[in-house]
Amino acid sequence: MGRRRRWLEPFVLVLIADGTCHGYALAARLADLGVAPGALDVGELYRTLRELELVGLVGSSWVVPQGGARRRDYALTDVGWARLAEWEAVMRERARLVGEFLGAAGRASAARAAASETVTDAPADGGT
Amino acid sequence: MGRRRRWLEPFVLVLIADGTCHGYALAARLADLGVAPGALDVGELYRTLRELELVGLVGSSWVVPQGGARRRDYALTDVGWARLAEWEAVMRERARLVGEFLGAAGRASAARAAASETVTDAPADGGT
DNA sequence: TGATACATATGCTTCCGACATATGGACGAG
DNA sequence: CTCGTCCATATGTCGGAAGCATATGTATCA
Repeated sequence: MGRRRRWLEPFVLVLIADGTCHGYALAARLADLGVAPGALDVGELYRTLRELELVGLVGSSWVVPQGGARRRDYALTDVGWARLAEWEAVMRERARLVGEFLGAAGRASAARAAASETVTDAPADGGT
Repeated sequence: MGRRRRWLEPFVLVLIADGTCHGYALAARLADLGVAPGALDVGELYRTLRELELVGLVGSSWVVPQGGARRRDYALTDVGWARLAEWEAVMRERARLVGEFLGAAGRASAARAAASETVTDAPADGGT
């Protein structure tokens, strides 16, 4: 389940959980957060929303404000909340992995710098 | 560019940078780290390695140990090290986003719990 | 000679994400 | 009155990363 790689879904779910109710507003918040490298693809966002509804993670209802375009308001279902909890676990795992990466990258860079010091001539401040 | 979603490449690069030199060992370390949800696809790993070499991020040479199968030993090129640095920035950004997610998820869950308390009857331990 | 560990590789499919484009109401400007 | 623009939702297409399966070859030990 939580297996296949997916980046948007968790953010969409968490924003809806947080109270952001329709697609256009979600797009603004997602862009604001910087989810999606480059520019956010709204098409993908709307498709994601429809699919989330299709599988029962969110429910929607049309809202027609006086003045302004009609919109779909979304809210999490119980299943949606459960799924959000699953995503939380997955994201924690990702955080762990990213941490692991950054640690390793730091170590490797440091080691390489040290090695190049050995290779290049005497350092500017003179070692031991 | 660093744009399209990619998960394996950065880990492969960092492990090579860290001294892990051939595919089979990389597979072991990647599986060990828990990169890849489920099981690591070694096919993808080897294809990634070939592609990294193709674009000049790593260099390889055959090693034929007495006793044991011949293997390809990989090392980062200068371009590879530069790319690793780019990935470091990207991963930091991802870490930030995941943090943002976890924060929002925590808040949303707390809010929901509070709301359900309001709805359900008096809490077991009696509030204020 | 058969199994198992080491090691590398290719073929096929699925589906997420990038890019482009269409639709339609409201509302102010000209 | 129609033109442009903001709000808002939606579809179509495409490439490629990732998932799944399978093939190949050597060395070692039972």
